[in-house]
Amino acid sequence: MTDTLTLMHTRNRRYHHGDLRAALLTRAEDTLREKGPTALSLRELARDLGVSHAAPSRHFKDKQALLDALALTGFERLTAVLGASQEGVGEAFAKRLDAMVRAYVGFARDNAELLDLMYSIKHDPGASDALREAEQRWSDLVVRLIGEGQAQGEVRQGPMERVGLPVFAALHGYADLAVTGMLPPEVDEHGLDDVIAFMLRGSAPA
Amino acid sequence: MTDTLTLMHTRNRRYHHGDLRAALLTRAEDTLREKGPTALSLRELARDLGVSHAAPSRHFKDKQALLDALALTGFERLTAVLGASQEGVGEAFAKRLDAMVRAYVGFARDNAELLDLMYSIKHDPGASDALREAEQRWSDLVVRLIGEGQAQGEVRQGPMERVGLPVFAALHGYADLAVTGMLPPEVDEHGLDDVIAFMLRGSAPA
DNA sequence: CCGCCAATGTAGGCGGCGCCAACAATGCTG
DNA sequence: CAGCATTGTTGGCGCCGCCTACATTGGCGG
Repeated sequence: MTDTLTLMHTRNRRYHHGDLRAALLTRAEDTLREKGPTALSLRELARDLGVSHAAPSRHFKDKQALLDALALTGFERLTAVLGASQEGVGEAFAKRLDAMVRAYVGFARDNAELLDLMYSIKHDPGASDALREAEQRWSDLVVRLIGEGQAQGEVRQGPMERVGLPVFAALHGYADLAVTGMLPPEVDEHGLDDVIAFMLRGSAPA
Repeated sequence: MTDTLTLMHTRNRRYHHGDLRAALLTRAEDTLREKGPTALSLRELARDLGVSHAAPSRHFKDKQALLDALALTGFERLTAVLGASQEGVGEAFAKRLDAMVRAYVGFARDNAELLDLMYSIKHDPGASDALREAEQRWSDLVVRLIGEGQAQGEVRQGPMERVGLPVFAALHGYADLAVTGMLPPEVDEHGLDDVIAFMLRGSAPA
């Protein structure tokens, strides 16, 4: 057999998988999305990938380490999505806020279980530094947005934690409500418009 | 309410526990608070209560049923706390909102893991009717608050889901941020003031 | 070029888990 | 006070995460 190219994905039961670590993460995210976090088991993951039940331990020291790695990819993708949302939307604070909020809620919808995992892990005091940094990077995007709004006179003055925190709370809360299915579908669509307008009123200059 | 009260709490290793169901719930909430949701195991619960590992199944058909029952008590207590917060605070919307928000966040702080459980369970489509009703009862308190504010002319007009939803999102989001420890302690104290003021601006009449 | 070694995967076992079935003690009720 | 539903016990099944010992592989320095 020609094992020169793309031997990574042949199902030939080679002794070495090729990129088991990445395969585990991908498969774990699929299972997380389809069957929920409690259904995630290292042994089942290993079975799905045609590998022995102890193989994953070569790449993740325990189950939590895999979940941490999964959350890390989530933060990175979220940061990318939020960053992209700011491109080509102009300078007006209202537009920029609108774009970012919709991007965040969109990500939350598309990655509900993953987002849940991301938050539940950050809560843990033993979270890794990389995780903390990734979370810092994306929250910086919100901070910067508010800061720019202040500089333009479109957002009330004041320290960031006083001005930005309520906006962030509403954003986070709405995304969580939408994601956990607490909003009837028809409320959900227009609800976001109302939340954004609410944010603008609440953060407008005095 | 008759006699048997005396026997309920003797540790005499009687064959029948007396009120194993309530004891399981109480103990489960303690371990939930102290060691987190993943550490909750029916067998350990049974051991703690000095009972065999299969005894809990006589009262809860499976682990999820126990978690559901636990969440139900949580919703009932939350409703009671929010209701009590409205007593003796006068009629002004700002005062009533302030009291309810602080009561909610206080409950969230005191019962962080339980609240988490409550939300994660409601998400599940198989949640029981009793659970749905309990959740309905407390969200009605928020709805009524907003409705009264509208009647007094202190809250902008409009359908409830358009006016109340953003307020609720901010409340829920802030409580979650506070509970998961995402807020530095010094931000936390005054942060709530800022969020309440933000809510009032956002929901003030046009 | 090749032998050695670190990296990666396998095989098996340990204790704990949730759940189930069969059996035992209890106490309510007719 | 006898019978029976309720409540608790014992044991077992198949999972799980994690550990240790062993097997295979590929890359690197002599």
